[in-house]
Amino acid sequence: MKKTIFLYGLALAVLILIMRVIEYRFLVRDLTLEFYIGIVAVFFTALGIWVGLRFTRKKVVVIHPEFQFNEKEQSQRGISKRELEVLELMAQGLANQEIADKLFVSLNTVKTHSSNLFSKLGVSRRTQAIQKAKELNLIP
Amino acid sequence: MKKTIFLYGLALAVLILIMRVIEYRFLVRDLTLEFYIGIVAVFFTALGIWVGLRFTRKKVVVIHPEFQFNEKEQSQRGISKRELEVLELMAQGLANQEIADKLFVSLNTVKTHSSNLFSKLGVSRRTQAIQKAKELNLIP
DNA sequence: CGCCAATTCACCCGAAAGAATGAGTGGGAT
DNA sequence: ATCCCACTCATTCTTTCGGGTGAATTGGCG
Repeated sequence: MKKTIFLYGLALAVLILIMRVIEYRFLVRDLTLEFYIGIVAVFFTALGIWVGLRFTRKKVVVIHPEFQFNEKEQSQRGISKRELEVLELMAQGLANQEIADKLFVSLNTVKTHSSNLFSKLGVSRRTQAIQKAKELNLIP
Repeated sequence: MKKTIFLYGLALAVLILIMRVIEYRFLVRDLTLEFYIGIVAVFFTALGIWVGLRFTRKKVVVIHPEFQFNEKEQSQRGISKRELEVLELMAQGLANQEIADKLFVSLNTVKTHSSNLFSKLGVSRRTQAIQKAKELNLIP
C-alpha cells in the first residue's frame, strides 16, 4: 500500500517535471497558449485514466467474491468475540461439549454463550442460528 | 452505449468551455501561468479518473455457482424422497415437530426419517447432517 | 399373489440442548 | 477507585434429539 502511494507520488512528480520542461520549450518557441493547454489537458486526462484503471482493475479480477465479515451486524447486535467463536464452531456441526473442549471452557459456559447468541440473533435453535448467521454474513 | 458516448462528448465540451472561461479570467487578471496550468491539470486528472472508472466499473457479477442436485450421492446412499424433504426442512432450521407439522406426519415419523438420514450420511447430529448434505450437493 | 422398499407410527430411554437465574472475576473506561 | 461488560461457571428444569426396536400400511414389481 505504501509502495503504491509512493509510486503515485513519484509519477506525479515526474509529470510535473515534464510539464515544466514542456512549458519552457513552448514559451521559448512562443506557441499559442491554447495548444499548450491542450497538451497539458490530454496529458493529465491520460494520467487520470491510468490512475482510475489502477484503482479498479483489481475489483474486476476478483471473480469469486469471498466471504467478507459483516462487522455492522455484529456490533449492532452486540455479539462478542467469544460468542462468534462459539457460533463458528456450532456451524461446523460441533456439539456444545466439543465446542467447550475446543475453547477450553466448561459446557455451561458454551451453553451461556449460545443462549445469548440465540437471543441476539432472534432464534431459538442452533440450526436457525447457523442459517441466520450465514444470511447476516457473520460466518462463511 | 450511444448515450454514454454522447454524455462523454457533452462532458468534454462543457469542460472545454469552462476551461476557456477560466483561461479568460486568468489572463485578464494576469495570474501566474503555473497556477493556471495547475488548475487545468487537476481538472483533467479528475476527468481522466472519472472516465477510467466509468470504463472499468464492470459490475462484479456474483458467480454463485447455482445448486445442482447430486443424484448420484442420493442413490448411492439410498436416500429416499421423503428423507430428502426432511433434510431440507432440517437445513432450514426447523425443529422435528415443525417438520412433522409441515409434512403432515407425526413427530415419531420425522424422527425415524432423520435417524435413517443420519446413518446414511454418516453423521450423528442434525447440524452435521446439514453440513454434510451441503458438501454432497444434496441441498443448496 | 408374494416380496420388497418406502413410509408411517409408537414406545422407551439416555444424551443433548435450551431457558432461567445467580454469581464470581478481570480488564477497561470514567 | 468504581463501574461496566465480557467472560466464566454452576444449578435446576423442561424440551428436544437421537438411538434402538418393533410393527402396520402401501405401492410397485417379478
